[in-house]
Formats: sequence, structure tokens, C-alpha cells
Amino acid sequence: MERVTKRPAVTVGTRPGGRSERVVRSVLKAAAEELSLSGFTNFRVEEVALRAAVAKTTIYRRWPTKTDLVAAMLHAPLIADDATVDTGSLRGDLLETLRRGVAKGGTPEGRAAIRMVQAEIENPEVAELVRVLRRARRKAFREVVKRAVARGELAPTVDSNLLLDMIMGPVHGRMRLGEPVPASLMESVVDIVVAGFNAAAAPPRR
Amino acid sequence: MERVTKRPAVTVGTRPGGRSERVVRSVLKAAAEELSLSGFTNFRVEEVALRAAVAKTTIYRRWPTKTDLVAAMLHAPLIADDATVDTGSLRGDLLETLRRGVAKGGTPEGRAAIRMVQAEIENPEVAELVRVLRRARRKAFREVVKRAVARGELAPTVDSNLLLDMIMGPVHGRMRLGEPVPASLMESVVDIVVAGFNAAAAPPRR
DNA sequence: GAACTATCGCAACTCGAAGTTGCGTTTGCA
DNA sequence: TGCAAACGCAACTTCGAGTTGCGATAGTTC
Repeated sequence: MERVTKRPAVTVGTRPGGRSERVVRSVLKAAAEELSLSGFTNFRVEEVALRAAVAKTTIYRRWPTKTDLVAAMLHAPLIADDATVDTGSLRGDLLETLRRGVAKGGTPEGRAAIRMVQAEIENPEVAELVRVLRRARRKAFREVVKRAVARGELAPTVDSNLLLDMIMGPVHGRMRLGEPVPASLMESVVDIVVAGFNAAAAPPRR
Repeated sequence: MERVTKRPAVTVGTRPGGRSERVVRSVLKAAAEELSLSGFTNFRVEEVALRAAVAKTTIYRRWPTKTDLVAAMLHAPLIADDATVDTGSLRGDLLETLRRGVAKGGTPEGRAAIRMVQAEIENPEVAELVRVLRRARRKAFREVVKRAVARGELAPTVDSNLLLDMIMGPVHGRMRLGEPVPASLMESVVDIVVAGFNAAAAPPRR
């Protein structure tokens, strides 16, 4: 006479409305707060449960590990505003792209995200998240380059990924250390990179 | 009748020879192995003790925290080869600087170091370590720039720190994700940056 | 609006790794 | 040769991640 009552260990999401939605929202909000207060390393799931006024088990049933929770929390906002920038000029677009990146990485959440990614880069899910975000960003940026080429501001042969890395890379170090990134620095970087791409493309070096 | 036998909780290093030296060396070696095998997050002090055939307490008495141990292990090798590069040309010097940086960051220890720095950047000692290393690197690089200016390859007004960031930054992202950094990429970066600095310096933009 | 069950709350767990303590033993060094 | 610095060992504390079992609540379906 076996009682075969299915007891799902993990919340599956067949009941998305009402209470469940409230729980998810308040947990993610509390997670964001905890992340910006404590950073990833000192992020405590129990503290999130307290903030969200929710049982710790409820959290673990929906997000099996701390990393899952943080990743879920970061996913939406980070992937959201990949709306294409379009200011009308290459310089403007690059500056705007850079500004947005710095704005993202400059917030406590952004820095925490970078930290998490670093600390957990061996974690396949985190690595996959990084790949997804990067792919989205590179794809969006390809449009910027395409328009610049159409305007004659760039050679058609430019490597858009390299261009993106070259404007974002130099400021990443400062962002990672929590240092400010002044607007003048962003402008210098963009100007030098643009000049460099033009000069390197026009005369075939040497 | 108080017995005032001083029992120092932490090893102070008044006895640097013989056994102590052997202990320090084998622990640091074991720590390096463990770091490259497990990364910083999964780095277990007890495992280091086993590898080094040393008591766990011995480790803790000399390096009070896991971070201290890893930092000590990284300090020597990372700060070591800051011998000035001098190939005779700016392009060569930049390439060599970039190559060395990539070589450092490409090893398992290097990646682990980057990861540790990220994860523990709130830790004052780690932050200080980063500042020290960066200061040393920037100082060494200033010589490179000075010689290039003397040769007339750069304007005297260049910001050497910016130049360093602009060659190292773009490849850092790949290094952090454990991706390869092909030589062709390094050359592209250097060429574009050099061209950019020259072009941006000569005509005062606009 | 009644029943079915997904989801939640609660309390008490296990587990693993960091870091500690006390004491006896070895060994560098004066 | 002797004293204290440094080590070995074993048992301990602490803390946070993740688990388990069961009863209570509340979406959803008919």
C-alpha cells in the first residue's frame, strides 16, 4: 500500500501567479540588496531569506545554489538594455557604448557581478551566462560597426570584436578595482582607438 | 607565582634557517600546486598541509588566513621579473611587455591570482598587494616610454599609464576567461594603439 | 466552491572547510 | 648545552551551504 505522493524537491514553476510571483520578486530584490551590501563572497543566502521575509528552504527549492540565485538575479538587468546605440557618428556610438558599459560595471551590482564571474568562472553555468551576455553584446555592437562602415567612417574589414575589446578593455581594470572612470578617460580611449583603426587600415603598415 | 611563558600564537620568523626554511619552501610549493589544481575558490588549506607533509597548524601560525597564504605564494614570482624590457623599438617593447603579461596571466597560477584578486578585492591586504604590483609595473613601463620619447617615437606628453592600460586591457578579458591570446592579436593591438597615439598626438583632434 | 496539489514555512538536521587551542616534542641558535 | 622558537598532533569551535520531513497555505481546475 505505497503512498506514491510525488514530492518535488525543486520548485518547478507550474504555478506562476499570485504568491509565487511575489516570492520570486521579493527574493530577487533582497538578493540584489545583499549583493551590493556584502559582495559575492560574503553573500549569505540566509540573510536574503530574512530580508525577503521568506523561508530559506523556499529559496533553495527554486535556486539550488547560491550561484544560481545570484546568476538569476543578474540575468534580467544585465541582458536587458542591449538596445542598440545610435548617435549618428562612430565616435558618439563608441562613447555611448563605453559609457553604458562603465555604468553597468560601476554599480555595486555590476562590480559584484564581475567578482562573481571571476570567482565562479569554473562553474559551467556561470561560464555559460558570460558567453550568452558577451554574445548578445557583440551582436548588438556589430550593428554599430555596420553603420559606421556605411557612413565611411571605418574600413569594411574591421574586426568588430577587436574594436569592442579595445574600447572596453582599458577601463575594465579600473572598474574591477572600484576606481572611478572619468569621462575624459573614456574620450581619450575612444579617440585613440578610432585614430588607430583608421591609421592602421589606410596605410598597410610599413 | 605566575608562569609568564610567552606562547606566541603566530610564528614571527626569528629563526629563519634549517627546518623553518624547509617548511616555508615546501608549503609554498604545495600551495602553488593546489592553486593550479583547484583554483582559489576550491583551494583547501588542509590539502596544502597534506601535500607539504606539514601540520595544518604550522601553516596557520605563519599565514593566518587562506588569503594570506595565497598572497604570499604569489608575491615572489609576480613581483620578480620586472626587469625592464628593452628591444630597441617602441613596437618591440610594447609587444614584449604584452607578451610577458599574457604569459603571467596565462598560467594556472596567473589565472588563479586574477581570480583571487577579484574575489578578495575587498580584503585590504589583497588590495594593497594589487596596488604594489601595479605601481611596480607602471614604474618599469615608464622607462619604456621614456626611451621611446627619446627616440622620437612618442610625443613627450604621452600618458604612460594610459598607454599601458590600452595595450594590456583588450587582452585581459580573454585571459580572465581562460581563452587563448594569439600572437596575431597582440600584434594587432600594439599596432593600432601605436598608430592611435601618433595620430591623436600629431593633429590636436578637430 | 470543493478538491487537488504546487508551493511555502518551520525546525532541526548534515556536511565541509576555516580557523583555534592546549600541550607535548623537536631543533635552531646563542 | 640549554632555552625558547617553531613544529606535530588531536580535538575543538564556528559558520555558512545545502537537506529533510512534515504540516500549513493558497493557486488552479472542474
